[in-house]
Amino acid sequence: MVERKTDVGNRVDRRLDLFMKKHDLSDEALELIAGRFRMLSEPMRLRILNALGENEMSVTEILSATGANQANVSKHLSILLHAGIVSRRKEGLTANYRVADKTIFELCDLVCDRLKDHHETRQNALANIFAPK
Amino acid sequence: MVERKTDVGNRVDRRLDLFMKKHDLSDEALELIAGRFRMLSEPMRLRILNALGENEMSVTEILSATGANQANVSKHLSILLHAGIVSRRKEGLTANYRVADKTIFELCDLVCDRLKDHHETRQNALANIFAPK
DNA sequence: CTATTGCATTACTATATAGTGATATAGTAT
DNA sequence: ATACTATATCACTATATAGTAATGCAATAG
Repeated sequence: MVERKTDVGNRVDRRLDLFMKKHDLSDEALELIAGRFRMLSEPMRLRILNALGENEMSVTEILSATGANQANVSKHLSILLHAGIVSRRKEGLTANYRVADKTIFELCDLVCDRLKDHHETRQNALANIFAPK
Repeated sequence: MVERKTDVGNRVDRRLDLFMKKHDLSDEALELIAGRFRMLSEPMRLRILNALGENEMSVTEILSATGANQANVSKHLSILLHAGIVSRRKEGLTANYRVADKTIFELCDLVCDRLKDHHETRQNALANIFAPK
């Protein structure tokens, strides 16, 4: 096997082995996994989660942090709540949300790293075009 | 700060700190990240990626591995290709694909673990309902 | 009681895209 | 040249869902 330069590379290799061995994915499993990714496939939801971070916030606070429409934020929060990604704590009139599943930050981070790689690669390719020496 | 039981917990905490500090996410960045998750939000694409695994496969092989429609598979492969998730190597008439970005397996694995947790929790809750002692 | 506030829900429009049959194209064989 | 094969693309339908204004509803205030 080829030597890996990075920790992350080795970790991916290990996970990959496990993934290929353990899961022979049923349609239902695929739906569940895809659904989870779909939760994170809306910029508005990511914006809300990013606004929340480690803190608990009321809907009103989230509204001003995101600058978005109330009905829309409420709907997205409801979606995130049912998916178990955030939790809700009612206190009088206000509803307070916080991120319940912090693995989503790890997911986002992995994606960010990968995007940065991709972007750098493209930038280098373009640099070579315009300054081919 | 509360003591974490698991490695993954600590890693998430670290990543979380970095995430909150480093990124103050622009609209464009959010779109990019969301787009990446969207790639993985279709069961059919996950099925193709799972079929590919570590191997290179021709479209025909992918067709029989997934049992799906040719036009559909071709379209999904094109989407995955443009996203940089798979690579393509043409050889005569056949087009051979392989997974180029193996971090997607790490993403899937994280999601799978989380889903399992969630499912077990729910199962336990139901068990308590029907056998409350 | 009525008014107000904070949030959730409804009803609707607009958009995006998965799936599919038909067709196009490119490589290979004869 | 024609025929065949492997893949890609086109044109279309059907479905899902994001955004939004209007409305509902529950908790507090006066």
